[in-house]
Amino acid sequence: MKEKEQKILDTSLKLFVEKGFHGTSTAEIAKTAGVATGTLFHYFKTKEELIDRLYIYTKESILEEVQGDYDENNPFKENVKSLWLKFVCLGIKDPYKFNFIMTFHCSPYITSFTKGRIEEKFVELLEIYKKGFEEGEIKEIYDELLMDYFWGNILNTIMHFEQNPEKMNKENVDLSFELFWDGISR
Amino acid sequence: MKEKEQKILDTSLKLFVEKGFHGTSTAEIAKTAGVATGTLFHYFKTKEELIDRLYIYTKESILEEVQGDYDENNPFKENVKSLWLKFVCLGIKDPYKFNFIMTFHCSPYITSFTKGRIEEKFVELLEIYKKGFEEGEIKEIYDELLMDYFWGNILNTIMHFEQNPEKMNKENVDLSFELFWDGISR
Amino acid sequence: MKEKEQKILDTSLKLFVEKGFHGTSTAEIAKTAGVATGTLFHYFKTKEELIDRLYIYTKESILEEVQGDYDENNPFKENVKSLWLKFVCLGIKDPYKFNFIMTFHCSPYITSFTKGRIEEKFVELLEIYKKGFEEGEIKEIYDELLMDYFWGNILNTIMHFEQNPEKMNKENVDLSFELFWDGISR
Amino acid sequence: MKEKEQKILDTSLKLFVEKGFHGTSTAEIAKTAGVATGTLFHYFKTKEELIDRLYIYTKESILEEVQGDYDENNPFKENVKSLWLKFVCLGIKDPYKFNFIMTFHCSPYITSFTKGRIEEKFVELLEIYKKGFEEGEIKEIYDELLMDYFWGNILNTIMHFEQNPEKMNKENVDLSFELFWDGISR
DNA sequence: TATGAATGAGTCTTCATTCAT
DNA sequence: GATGAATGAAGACTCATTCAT
Repeated sequence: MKEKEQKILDTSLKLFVEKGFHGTSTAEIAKTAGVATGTLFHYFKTKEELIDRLYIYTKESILEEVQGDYDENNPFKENVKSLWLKFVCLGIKDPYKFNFIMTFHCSPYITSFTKGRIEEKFVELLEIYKKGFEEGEIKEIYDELLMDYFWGNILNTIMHFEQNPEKMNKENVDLSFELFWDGISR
Repeated sequence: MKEKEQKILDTSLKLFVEKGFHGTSTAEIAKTAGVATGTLFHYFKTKEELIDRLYIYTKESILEEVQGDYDENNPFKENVKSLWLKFVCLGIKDPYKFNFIMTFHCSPYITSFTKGRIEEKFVELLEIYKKGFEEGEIKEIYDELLMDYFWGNILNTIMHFEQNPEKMNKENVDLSFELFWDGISR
Repeated sequence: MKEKEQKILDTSLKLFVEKGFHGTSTAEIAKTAGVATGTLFHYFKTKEELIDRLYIYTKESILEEVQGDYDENNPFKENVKSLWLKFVCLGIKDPYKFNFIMTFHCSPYITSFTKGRIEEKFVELLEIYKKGFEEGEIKEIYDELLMDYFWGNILNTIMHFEQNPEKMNKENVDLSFELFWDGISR
Repeated sequence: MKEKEQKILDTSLKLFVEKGFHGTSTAEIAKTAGVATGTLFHYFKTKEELIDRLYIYTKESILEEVQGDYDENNPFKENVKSLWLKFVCLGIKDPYKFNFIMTFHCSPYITSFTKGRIEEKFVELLEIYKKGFEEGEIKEIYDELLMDYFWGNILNTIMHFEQNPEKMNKENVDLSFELFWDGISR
């Protein structure tokens, strides 16, 4: 990716999260990114294409950082915690990306084509964990609810520590995981 | 409250949720509400005053519907479930109000004065439950995390059933509560 | 019609003729008309609606001024000349309107609905002359060609005197009519 | 002329006629012509130089095709008709060139230097016919009116058959010429 | 020669807000 | 109280033109 294109994406991630889609003007994005307005529209035909591609970019970069870690020799809970922790740490370290996904995954500006394309990759990632779920360590829950519970909990945890940074320490993060795990485990 | 004022509040609730603050023009609100633009500004000095007062109105109307139900004779879990259920049912029945709160409780348009004023009332409502928490039925968690876990879970549940309406039945709602309860209970 | 609306129409007539549709900015129209840009868009939803309504307005105002003059007692040539002269004089007196029609009657900005609506009225006007045409004073020409010859000649004459104002006198105008009349008469 | 230069001229002729000067962007011209925007500006310093040179190119190519045909042995009317017909046929075969001249001969984008330079050549072409005019076969008309009547008639005829292609046959073309000839002849 | 990324002034249009009626 | 015409600043997007490659 070209340097300016990258700069525009990074800048709009920040601004869209802070001020919303309509609350952020393309002029402001361009200025903050240090490019001309024309340059923004050179890379992104419209503001909507910008947010759409930003969505892909953001979700893919999250996925990349979380990739492949399942270790069959470890207990299932360990594996789940490791994944949960990765998401949470990532979210705390880089809250803009998570906030962006949270805010815009329901937004009409993201085309359903884009949403679908990305959703697939997530399902793929979680496929490995499926066996553990089926082996009876956790309650009998249908897929969608499990998914939403998992995600909701992660986002909730991230937001909690974002707003209460003084509370963030290993103990409290572990506690948060226990709230989650005791909820789903039998 | 005057009829037109009420109509403007109801209309903006819907529109702000669907299209965001900047995505909704005062002209559209007025037109949809069936009043003149001038009338909107007669009741609300600015667009920001409108959303600020809408926030109060919405949260108060939620609080009202959830009020006073604690029964000391029932087991603590019952009381908590009853409150949890009230919120969830309300959220499913009237998703706009919940979505609005969810979306705008972090928004800079809502003055911190307003946020504070409302927060107090919530704390008040939950005061009654404090005793139960302290009696050791649940894990030892600091207040803020408990609060966020409680709220996060409710919102998560509402959103889940909003997006999977075919899954909504007593069994699954109970299941959702169990996920929550087993998480916090010892 | 409101005063400002009228002012906008008059101004855009002049500017569209002088600088073309794309060559004239809405800002310039508004400024020249002495109104705010917002006011222009209050009366005309888009620039295209403006030119479309301007087309109607212009053609109707021409038609009005040329209306009803046929006198059965006069020779046919007299009647035709009287009409021809009215158009020519009008075009010389108020060249913007004629130039506008000339320039934009083929333009894609004028909707075909508008074009059709106006065309009808012209046909109506000329209906009275039909009898004369049929009585053999003029050559046997099919309607469309007759129409185009008539119009083409009028526009041509107007443009000629517009560009050679020093040549404009009764004698030369009469001469121009003879060029036309001797062309179609038997 | 270089191939790309030629391609740019041909493309802009078409686009300027269809969408006007301001309605056609240099980017569109370049893209349609199959060259880069930079290439367009390599051959034509500015957009205005492009249209100016296009005007010359177009008028010269018309003149070339109409050149030298006067035959002293034929009757004057024959000679005039032959010229008239050449223009009309050319205009029907290649309406873009005629439309372009028609639309832009009054345009401020064409420098008066260019206009003058071309006008001379036309006058030259018509010089040969002057004798016939003076010999009394036609009415006594001053030069400018004769010129405008001649041109106006040709353009009018071309536009008529362009818009009524089903009417175009030898008979009707001859009829059109008669309208013209009977107008100017004594 | 030829390219196309980069520019920023300029375009059409929207919007919160005011005010005379 | 209620209206909606009027405003002009601001927004998304376009465009002629330049310049490094």
